Amino acid sequence: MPIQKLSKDEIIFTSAQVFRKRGYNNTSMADLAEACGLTKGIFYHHFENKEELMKAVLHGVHLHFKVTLFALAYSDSLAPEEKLEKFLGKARKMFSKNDGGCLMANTALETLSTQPEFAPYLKEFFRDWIDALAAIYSARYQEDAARRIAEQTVQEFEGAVMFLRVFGDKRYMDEMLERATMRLAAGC
Amino acid sequence: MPIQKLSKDEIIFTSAQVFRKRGYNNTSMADLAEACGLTKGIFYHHFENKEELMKAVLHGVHLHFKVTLFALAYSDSLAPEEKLEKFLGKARKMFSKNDGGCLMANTALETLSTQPEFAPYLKEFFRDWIDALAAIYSARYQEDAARRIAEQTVQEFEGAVMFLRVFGDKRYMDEMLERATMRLAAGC
Amino acid sequence: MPIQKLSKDEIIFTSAQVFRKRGYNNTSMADLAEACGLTKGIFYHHFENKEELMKAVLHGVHLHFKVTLFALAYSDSLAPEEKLEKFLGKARKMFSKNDGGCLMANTALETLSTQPEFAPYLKEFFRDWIDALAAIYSARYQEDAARRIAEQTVQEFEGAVMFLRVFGDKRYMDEMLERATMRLAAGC
Amino acid sequence: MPIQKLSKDEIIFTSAQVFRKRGYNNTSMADLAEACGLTKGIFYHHFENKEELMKAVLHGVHLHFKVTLFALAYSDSLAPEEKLEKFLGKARKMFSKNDGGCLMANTALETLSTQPEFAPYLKEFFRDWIDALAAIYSARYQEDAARRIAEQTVQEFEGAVMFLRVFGDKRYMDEMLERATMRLAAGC
DNA sequence: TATGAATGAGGCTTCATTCAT
DNA sequence: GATGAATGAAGCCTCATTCAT
Repeated sequence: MPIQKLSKDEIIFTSAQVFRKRGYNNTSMADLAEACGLTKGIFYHHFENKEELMKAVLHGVHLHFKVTLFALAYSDSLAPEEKLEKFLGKARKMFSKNDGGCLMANTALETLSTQPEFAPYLKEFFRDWIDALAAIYSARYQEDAARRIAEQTVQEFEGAVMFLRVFGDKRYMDEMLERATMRLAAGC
Repeated sequence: MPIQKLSKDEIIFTSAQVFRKRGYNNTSMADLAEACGLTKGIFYHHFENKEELMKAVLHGVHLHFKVTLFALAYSDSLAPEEKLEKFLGKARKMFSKNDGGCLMANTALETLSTQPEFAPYLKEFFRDWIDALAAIYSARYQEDAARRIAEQTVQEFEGAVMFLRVFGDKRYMDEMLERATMRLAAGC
Repeated sequence: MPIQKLSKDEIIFTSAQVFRKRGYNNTSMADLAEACGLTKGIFYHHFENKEELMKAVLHGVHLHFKVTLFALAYSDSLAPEEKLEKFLGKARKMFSKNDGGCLMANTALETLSTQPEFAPYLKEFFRDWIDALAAIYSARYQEDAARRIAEQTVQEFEGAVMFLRVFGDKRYMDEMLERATMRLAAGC
Repeated sequence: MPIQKLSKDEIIFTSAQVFRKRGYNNTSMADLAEACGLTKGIFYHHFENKEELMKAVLHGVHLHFKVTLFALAYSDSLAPEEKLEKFLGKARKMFSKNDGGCLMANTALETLSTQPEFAPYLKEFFRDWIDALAAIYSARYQEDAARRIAEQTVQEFEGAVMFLRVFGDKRYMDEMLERATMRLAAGC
C-alpha cells in the first residue's frame, strides 16, 4: 500500500464539494484535479470516466448521510421528540455549512431530464431520507400519515435550501424546521 | 435561404423549453439553434451572447407566469377559496405538462453558486410567486402569517416538482396541493 | 459562396496524402490541420469525425482512380496492347510519385482487423481495379481467365509497391509491369 | 499477487498476435498487458519501451519463420517439387490461421514512411523469404531468373494475403499457390 | 522482480463566438 | 438581417512512461 497523495475516498469527498458548488456539467475534470491537487489523468485510474466518478460521489454522499444523519432516526434510546430535534438540528447543520446547497437536489434538477444514469442514486437517497423521518413521525401517527408528513418535510426542506440560496436568508430553513417539529406534537 | 421563421419571442419560448430540459450548462448554442430550426449565427443578432439570451429567457418566463398565473391572485371578483383553487389548479397544469420541471428552480440550483448573474431574475420570480399566494392567504390570515404560509407553499411546491421527477409520481404534487388548500380553510 | 481557404475537396485531397504517409492511427487531427493550414476545429464543420473524414478520403481517392486510371480500360478506340500500356504506365506514375505508397493497401492492412468501417470502401476500390484490368485482358482471354490474370496483376502490383518501400528499389515494379504486359501477349 | 505467468518469449509471442491484429500504432501497452494477463509495468522490466518491444517482436517473428518455414527450402533430402510443395503448404497454413494477416507486411505499410526504425527488420525478413524461395527455384532456373520468380511469388503472396482480408475469400491464395507451383515446372 | 499510482503530453471533439459575404 | 466557415480555448479521455514501494 503506497502512500497516496489522496485516497479514493478523499477524492470522492473533495469532488463532492466541487460538484455541489459548480454543478455536474459545469465541473470539468480540471476543476476536480485542481481541487484535489492532482493531475487530471489520475482520476482515470480510480474511475472509468466522469460519469462513474459522479456515481461514486453520489453513492459516497448517500452513505455519509445514512451514517451521519438518517441513522439518528433509528436509535432506540431516545424519545421521538428528542430524535426529531437531534435529526433536524443535525440536518440544519449539514446544509448550512459551506454555501448551503444539496448535491442531491442540485443533481436531480440539473441532470434528471437528460442524464438518467444518476436517477437511481437520487431516488434511493430521497427514499432513505423519507424513511428515516417517517420512522420518527410514526411514533405519533399511523404509518401512512407518518410517511406523508415525512414526504412533506423533505419537500419543504429542499425548498428551504433553495430559498436559502435564492434569497440568502436562513429564516426559511428555521421556520421550516419549526413547522416540522410542531407536526410531531400535533399528532398527539 | 429561409426567411426567418421565428420571432424573437418565439426564440425565447423555444429556448426556454430546451434550457428547462437540458439545463443551462448542458445546453449549447447548437442545441438551441436546432430546436428553433435556425442557424447558430442568428442568435447573435438577437442576443449578445448565451448569458444574455438566458436572461431574456428568464425574464420571458417570469412574465409568462406573471400574466398567466400570478395575476389570478389579484382578481377581485372571486372568493379566496375560488382564487386559490384556480391558482393551484393552473399551477398544477403548468408544471405537469412536458416533463414537469421548473426552469427557475433548475437554474437556481444549477447556477447560483458560480454564475450569480442570473440571481436577480430568480429572486424576483420567487418573490412574485410568494406575493401572489400571500395575497390570497391574507384573506384569512394576518399579513405576516399569510406570507409565511405562502413561502411554505412555494417551498413544498418546488419540492413536489422535484419528487415528481425523482420518483416519477404525481401523487406528491396532488397531496401538496390539498395541504395548501386546507391551509386557507384552517385560517378561519 | 464565400472564398474559403481550402474547399472540402482540397481538404480531402491533402488529407489523403497525410493519411497515406502516416497511416490512419498515426495521423492526428492536428497533423491534418497543419498540413491543410487550418485549425483542428474546422474539420468538424465538414466531417462528423475522423472516421467520416477518412471515409470521404477513401471515397475521393477511389473516384480519382476511377476517373484517372480505371477509365483507361474502357476507352474503345485503342487496341488492347495500347490500353494496357497506357494503363500500366499511368499506374506506375501514380504509385511512383511522392513516397510511393498506396493509401488503400495501407489502410487495408492497418485497419481491417479492428476498424471494419472502412472495409466496403477498400473492397469496392480493389474490385474496380480488377474489373478494369480484366476488361483489358478479356480481349485475349476467356472471361474467367482474364479475371484471374487481373487479380494476379493487382496482387503483384501491391506486392511491388510494398517492396518499393521495403527495399527502396523501383526494380520490383518495373519487372512486375513487364510480366503484366507479357501476359496479354501470351494469351494469343 | 500473481507470480509472473509468462516468459519473455511468451510475451513476445502474445504481443505479436496483438500487433498483427491491431497494428502498431493502434496497440497500447495496456492492450498488450491485458492480452498477456500482466501489468503494464512489467513490460518495462523486459523492454526499454514500446519501440524496443516491437523490435523484439519483429525479430522473434522473423526467427520463427526462419526455423519453421524458410528452413524447408534448404533441406537437401527432398526434390525441388517436394520442397516447394511443403514450403507453400506450410506458408499457406501459417497465414491462414487466425485472421490471416502478416505482421511484417502490416508493419511495413503502416510504419515505413514515418517510423523507419523497423525497416531493417522488415527488409531482412523479406530478403530471407525471397532467398528461400530462390533456393528452391534455382533447381530449374538460372540464379537471376530464380530470384525474380521468388520475388514475384512473395509479392503475389502478400497480395493474396491482403485480398484474403479485403474480400474474405481464400480463393486468391489457393490460385496464387497453384501459379507458384506451376512456375517451377515451367522452368524445365 | 513486480505493482499500481502518478504524470504530462497529446488525441478527438465540442463550444461560444466572430466575421466575411 | 442571415449564413456558414473559421477560430481558439477548453473538455473528456488515452497513452507511454516513471517511480515509490
